[in-house]
Amino acid sequence: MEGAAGVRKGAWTEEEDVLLRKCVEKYGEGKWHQVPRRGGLNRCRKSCRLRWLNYLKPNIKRGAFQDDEVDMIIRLHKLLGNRWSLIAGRLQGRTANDIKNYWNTRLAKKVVYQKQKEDKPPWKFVTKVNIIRPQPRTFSKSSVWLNGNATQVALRTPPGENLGQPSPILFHQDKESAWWEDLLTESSPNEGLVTSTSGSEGQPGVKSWPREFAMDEGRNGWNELSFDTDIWEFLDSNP
DNA sequence: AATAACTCCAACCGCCAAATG
DNA sequence: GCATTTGGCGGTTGGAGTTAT
Repeated sequence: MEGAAGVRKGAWTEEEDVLLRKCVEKYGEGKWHQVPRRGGLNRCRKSCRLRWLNYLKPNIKRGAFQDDEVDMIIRLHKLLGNRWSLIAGRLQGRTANDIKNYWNTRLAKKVVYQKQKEDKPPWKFVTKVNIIRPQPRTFSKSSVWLNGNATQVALRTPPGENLGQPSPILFHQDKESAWWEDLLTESSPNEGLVTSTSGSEGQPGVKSWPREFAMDEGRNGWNELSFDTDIWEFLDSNP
Protein backbone atom coordinates (compact mmCIF):
# COMPACT_ATOMS: atom_id res chain seq x y z
CA MET A 1 0.00 0.00 0.00
CA GLU A 2 1.12 3.46 -0.83
CA GLY A 3 0.70 6.80 0.90
CA ALA A 4 1.70 8.30 4.17
CA ALA A 5 -0.35 7.89 7.30
CA GLY A 6 -2.81 10.71 7.89
CA VAL A 7 -3.37 11.37 4.21
CA ARG A 8 -6.98 12.21 3.48
CA LYS A 9 -9.17 9.74 1.62
CA GLY A 10 -12.70 9.68 0.35
CA ALA A 11 -14.73 12.27 -1.50
CA TRP A 12 -13.05 15.50 -2.51
CA THR A 13 -14.31 18.80 -1.12
CA GLU A 14 -14.88 21.96 -3.11
CA GLU A 15 -11.87 23.54 -1.39
CA GLU A 16 -9.61 20.66 -2.37
CA ASP A 17 -10.80 20.89 -5.97
CA VAL A 18 -9.94 24.59 -6.03
CA LEU A 19 -6.46 23.94 -4.64
CA LEU A 20 -5.79 21.16 -7.10
CA ARG A 21 -7.08 23.16 -10.05
CA LYS A 22 -4.90 26.13 -9.13
CA CYS A 23 -1.88 23.89 -8.68
CA VAL A 24 -2.26 22.26 -12.10
CA GLU A 25 -2.96 25.60 -13.77
CA LYS A 26 0.20 27.01 -12.24
CA TYR A 27 2.61 24.11 -12.66
CA GLY A 28 0.96 22.10 -15.42
CA GLU A 29 -0.02 18.45 -15.54
CA GLY A 30 2.46 15.86 -14.40
CA LYS A 31 4.96 15.67 -11.53
CA TRP A 32 2.13 14.28 -9.47
CA HIS A 33 4.42 13.45 -6.57
CA GLN A 34 4.94 17.21 -6.13
CA VAL A 35 1.30 18.18 -6.40
CA PRO A 36 0.24 17.53 -2.78
CA ARG A 37 3.07 19.74 -1.48
CA ARG A 38 2.73 22.40 -4.16
CA GLY A 39 -1.02 22.54 -3.86
CA GLY A 40 -1.19 22.33 -0.08
CA LEU A 41 -3.27 19.18 -0.34
CA ASN A 42 -3.32 16.41 2.23
CA ARG A 43 -3.80 13.80 -0.49
CA CYS A 44 -1.58 11.21 -2.08
CA ARG A 45 -0.25 11.76 -5.62
CA LYS A 46 -2.50 9.10 -7.06
CA SER A 47 -5.60 10.62 -5.59
CA CYS A 48 -4.64 14.04 -7.00
CA ARG A 49 -3.95 12.64 -10.44
CA LEU A 50 -7.19 10.68 -10.53
CA ARG A 51 -9.27 13.61 -9.37
CA TRP A 52 -7.77 15.80 -12.05
CA LEU A 53 -8.06 13.31 -14.89
CA ASN A 54 -11.55 12.10 -14.08
CA TYR A 55 -13.23 15.22 -12.84
CA LEU A 56 -11.39 18.53 -12.93
CA LYS A 57 -9.65 18.41 -16.28
CA PRO A 58 -11.19 20.88 -18.76
CA ASN A 59 -13.40 19.60 -21.60
CA ILE A 60 -14.56 16.51 -19.73
CA LYS A 61 -17.97 15.63 -21.05
CA ARG A 62 -20.46 14.67 -18.38
CA GLY A 63 -23.98 13.35 -18.55
CA ALA A 64 -25.61 10.48 -20.40
CA PHE A 65 -23.81 8.70 -23.20
CA GLN A 66 -25.31 9.33 -26.63
CA ASP A 67 -26.30 6.46 -28.90
CA ASP A 68 -23.34 7.00 -31.19
CA GLU A 69 -20.99 6.99 -28.21
CA VAL A 70 -22.45 3.71 -26.96
CA ASP A 71 -22.12 2.22 -30.40
CA MET A 72 -18.50 3.34 -30.58
CA ILE A 73 -17.75 1.92 -27.13
CA ILE A 74 -19.14 -1.46 -28.08
CA ARG A 75 -17.27 -1.56 -31.36
CA LEU A 76 -13.99 -0.46 -29.80
CA HIS A 77 -14.44 -2.86 -26.91
CA LYS A 78 -14.84 -5.70 -29.33
CA LEU A 79 -11.61 -4.61 -30.97
CA LEU A 80 -9.56 -3.65 -27.93
CA GLY A 81 -11.05 -5.45 -24.95
CA ASN A 82 -10.86 -3.72 -21.59
CA ARG A 83 -8.33 -1.14 -22.73
CA TRP A 84 -10.36 1.69 -21.37
CA SER A 85 -7.71 4.34 -21.81
CA LEU A 86 -7.44 3.53 -25.51
CA ILE A 87 -11.19 3.53 -25.91
CA ALA A 88 -11.42 6.82 -24.03
CA GLY A 89 -8.87 8.29 -26.39
CA ARG A 90 -11.35 7.81 -29.20
CA LEU A 91 -14.30 9.37 -27.42
CA GLN A 92 -13.80 13.08 -27.07
CA GLY A 93 -14.35 14.32 -23.53
CA ARG A 94 -15.02 10.93 -21.97
CA THR A 95 -12.68 9.51 -19.37
CA ALA A 96 -11.50 5.92 -19.14
CA ASN A 97 -13.15 5.65 -15.76
CA ASP A 98 -16.50 6.84 -17.09
CA ILE A 99 -16.39 4.38 -19.95
CA LYS A 100 -15.32 1.55 -17.69
CA ASN A 101 -18.15 2.33 -15.29
CA TYR A 102 -20.65 2.56 -18.11
CA TRP A 103 -19.52 -0.74 -19.52
CA ASN A 104 -19.48 -2.55 -16.20
CA THR A 105 -22.83 -1.27 -15.03
CA ARG A 106 -24.85 -1.20 -18.22
CA LEU A 107 -23.24 -3.00 -21.11
CA ALA A 108 -21.17 -5.91 -19.85
CA LYS A 109 -24.10 -8.23 -19.26
CA LYS A 110 -26.10 -7.11 -22.24
CA VAL A 111 -23.81 -7.02 -25.23
CA VAL A 112 -22.83 -9.92 -27.42
CA TYR A 113 -21.15 -9.56 -30.76
CA GLN A 114 -22.82 -11.08 -33.78
CA LYS A 115 -22.16 -11.68 -37.43
CA GLN A 116 -22.91 -8.44 -39.19
CA LYS A 117 -25.95 -8.10 -41.37
CA GLU A 118 -26.77 -5.20 -43.62
CA ASP A 119 -29.46 -3.66 -41.49
CA LYS A 120 -27.97 -4.54 -38.10
CA PRO A 121 -24.98 -3.47 -36.07
CA PRO A 122 -22.26 -6.08 -35.41
CA TRP A 123 -23.45 -6.45 -31.84
CA LYS A 124 -26.68 -6.96 -29.96
CA PHE A 125 -27.83 -6.73 -26.38
CA VAL A 126 -27.95 -10.22 -24.95
CA THR A 127 -25.82 -11.88 -22.33
CA LYS A 128 -22.19 -12.56 -23.01
CA VAL A 129 -18.99 -10.93 -24.20
CA ASN A 130 -16.21 -12.93 -25.80
CA ILE A 131 -13.06 -10.86 -26.12
CA ILE A 132 -10.12 -11.82 -28.29
CA ARG A 133 -6.99 -10.49 -26.62
CA PRO A 134 -4.11 -9.66 -28.92
CA GLN A 135 -0.68 -11.01 -28.03
CA PRO A 136 2.56 -9.74 -29.54
CA ARG A 137 4.42 -12.65 -31.11
CA THR A 138 7.01 -13.47 -33.70
CA PHE A 139 5.87 -14.76 -37.06
CA SER A 140 7.15 -16.58 -40.05
CA LYS A 141 9.76 -14.99 -42.28
CA SER A 142 7.59 -15.94 -45.22
CA SER A 143 4.74 -13.95 -43.82
CA VAL A 144 3.29 -11.31 -46.10
CA TRP A 145 3.91 -8.90 -43.27
CA LEU A 146 7.63 -9.29 -43.68
CA ASN A 147 8.22 -10.32 -47.28
CA GLY A 148 7.72 -6.97 -48.93
CA ASN A 149 4.05 -7.29 -49.83
CA ALA A 150 3.23 -4.92 -47.09
CA THR A 151 3.54 -1.25 -47.69
CA GLN A 152 3.81 1.81 -45.59
CA VAL A 153 0.99 4.30 -45.89
CA ALA A 154 0.34 7.74 -44.58
CA LEU A 155 -1.90 8.05 -41.62
CA ARG A 156 -5.12 9.91 -41.28
CA THR A 157 -6.59 11.19 -38.07
CA PRO A 158 -10.27 10.84 -37.19
CA PRO A 159 -12.59 13.59 -38.37
CA GLY A 160 -12.60 16.55 -36.05
CA GLU A 161 -9.86 15.22 -33.84
CA ASN A 162 -6.24 16.16 -33.61
CA LEU A 163 -4.27 13.24 -32.28
CA GLY A 164 -0.86 14.65 -32.90
CA GLN A 165 1.79 13.15 -35.09
CA PRO A 166 0.63 9.93 -36.66
CA SER A 167 2.91 6.92 -36.69
CA PRO A 168 3.59 4.77 -39.74
CA ILE A 169 1.66 1.56 -40.12
CA LEU A 170 1.86 -1.33 -42.54
CA PHE A 171 -0.84 -2.84 -44.70
CA HIS A 172 -0.89 -5.83 -46.93
CA GLN A 173 -1.30 -4.60 -50.47
CA ASP A 174 -3.38 -7.53 -51.62
CA LYS A 175 -5.79 -7.53 -48.78
CA GLU A 176 -8.52 -4.99 -49.18
CA SER A 177 -9.46 -4.85 -45.56
CA ALA A 178 -7.30 -4.50 -42.49
CA TRP A 179 -6.67 -7.51 -40.26
CA TRP A 180 -8.77 -6.09 -37.45
CA GLU A 181 -11.78 -5.89 -39.72
CA ASP A 182 -12.45 -9.55 -39.09
CA LEU A 183 -12.74 -8.92 -35.43
CA LEU A 184 -15.67 -6.62 -35.94
CA THR A 185 -17.52 -8.95 -38.25
CA GLU A 186 -16.62 -12.26 -36.59
CA SER A 187 -16.39 -13.74 -40.05
CA SER A 188 -13.04 -15.38 -39.51
CA PRO A 189 -11.44 -14.74 -36.17
CA ASN A 190 -7.96 -15.95 -37.13
CA GLU A 191 -7.74 -14.41 -40.55
CA GLY A 192 -5.07 -11.77 -40.62
CA LEU A 193 -3.23 -13.39 -37.77
CA VAL A 194 0.03 -15.14 -38.36
CA THR A 195 1.52 -18.33 -37.02
CA SER A 196 4.75 -18.09 -35.14
CA THR A 197 7.38 -20.67 -35.97
CA SER A 198 9.99 -20.53 -33.25
CA GLY A 199 11.90 -18.28 -30.94
CA SER A 200 11.52 -17.09 -27.41
CA GLU A 201 8.69 -14.66 -27.96
CA GLY A 202 5.98 -16.97 -29.12
CA GLN A 203 4.83 -20.53 -29.01
CA PRO A 204 5.17 -22.48 -32.26
CA GLY A 205 1.92 -22.78 -34.10
CA VAL A 206 0.13 -20.21 -32.04
CA LYS A 207 -1.98 -17.79 -34.00
CA SER A 208 -0.97 -14.28 -33.22
CA TRP A 209 -0.97 -10.69 -34.36
CA PRO A 210 1.37 -9.25 -36.97
CA ARG A 211 4.42 -7.85 -35.30
CA GLU A 212 4.07 -4.41 -36.80
CA PHE A 213 1.11 -3.92 -34.53
CA ALA A 214 3.16 -4.86 -31.50
CA MET A 215 6.06 -2.57 -32.23
CA ASP A 216 6.54 0.44 -30.04
CA GLU A 217 4.05 -1.17 -27.78
CA GLY A 218 2.62 0.26 -24.63
CA ARG A 219 1.95 -1.61 -21.42
CA ASN A 220 -0.58 -3.86 -23.07
CA GLY A 221 1.46 -4.62 -26.12
CA TRP A 222 -0.30 -2.13 -28.36
CA ASN A 223 0.79 1.04 -29.98
CA GLU A 224 -2.07 3.42 -29.41
CA LEU A 225 -1.45 5.34 -32.60
CA SER A 226 -1.55 2.16 -34.62
CA PHE A 227 -5.31 2.51 -34.60
CA ASP A 228 -5.35 5.99 -35.99
CA THR A 229 -5.22 4.89 -39.55
CA ASP A 230 -8.10 3.09 -41.24
CA ILE A 231 -10.05 2.19 -38.16
CA TRP A 232 -12.08 5.36 -38.27
CA GLU A 233 -12.88 4.93 -41.89
CA PHE A 234 -13.86 1.36 -41.24
CA LEU A 235 -16.06 2.21 -38.29
CA ASP A 236 -17.68 4.98 -40.27
CA SER A 237 -18.44 2.69 -43.16
CA ASN A 238 -19.89 -0.01 -40.90
CA PRO A 239 -22.50 1.82 -38.87
C1' DA B 1 -43.68 5.59 5.89
C1' DA B 2 -40.11 2.23 6.47
C1' DT B 3 -36.69 -0.41 4.67
C1' DA B 4 -34.71 -3.74 1.62
C1' DA B 5 -32.80 -4.22 -2.86
C1' DC B 6 -30.71 -2.31 -6.58
C1' DT B 7 -28.02 1.07 -9.52
C1' DC B 8 -24.47 4.02 -10.42
C1' DC B 9 -20.16 6.32 -10.01
C1' DA B 10 -16.18 8.40 -7.52
C1' DA B 11 -12.37 6.79 -5.51
C1' DC B 12 -9.25 3.29 -3.83
C1' DC B 13 -6.14 -0.65 -4.53
C1' DG B 14 -2.61 -3.42 -6.41
C1' DC B 15 0.09 -4.25 -10.11
C1' DC B 16 3.21 -3.21 -13.99
C1' DA B 17 6.61 -0.77 -16.82
C1' DA B 18 9.54 3.07 -17.47
C1' DA B 19 12.53 6.30 -15.53
C1' DT B 20 15.97 7.44 -12.36
C1' DG B 21 19.87 7.10 -9.15
C1' DG C 1 22.89 -4.51 -13.29
C1' DC C 2 20.06 -3.54 -9.41
C1' DA C 3 16.89 -1.04 -6.32
C1' DT C 4 13.81 2.54 -5.84
C1' DT C 5 10.59 5.93 -7.44
C1' DT C 6 7.03 7.46 -10.36
C1' DG C 7 3.23 7.43 -13.66
C1' DG C 8 -0.35 4.94 -15.39
C1' DC C 9 -3.63 1.25 -15.90
C1' DG C 10 -7.62 -2.01 -15.01
C1' DG C 11 -10.23 -4.23 -11.30
C1' DT C 12 -12.87 -3.55 -7.41
C1' DT C 13 -15.40 -1.38 -3.68
C1' DG C 14 -18.09 1.91 -0.63
C1' DG C 15 -21.68 4.60 -0.27
C1' DA C 16 -25.15 7.88 -1.95
C1' DG C 17 -29.21 7.97 -4.48
C1' DT C 18 -33.20 5.59 -6.45
C1' DT C 19 -36.70 2.14 -6.89
C1' DA C 20 -39.45 -1.66 -5.32
C1' DT C 21 -41.91 -3.99 -1.79
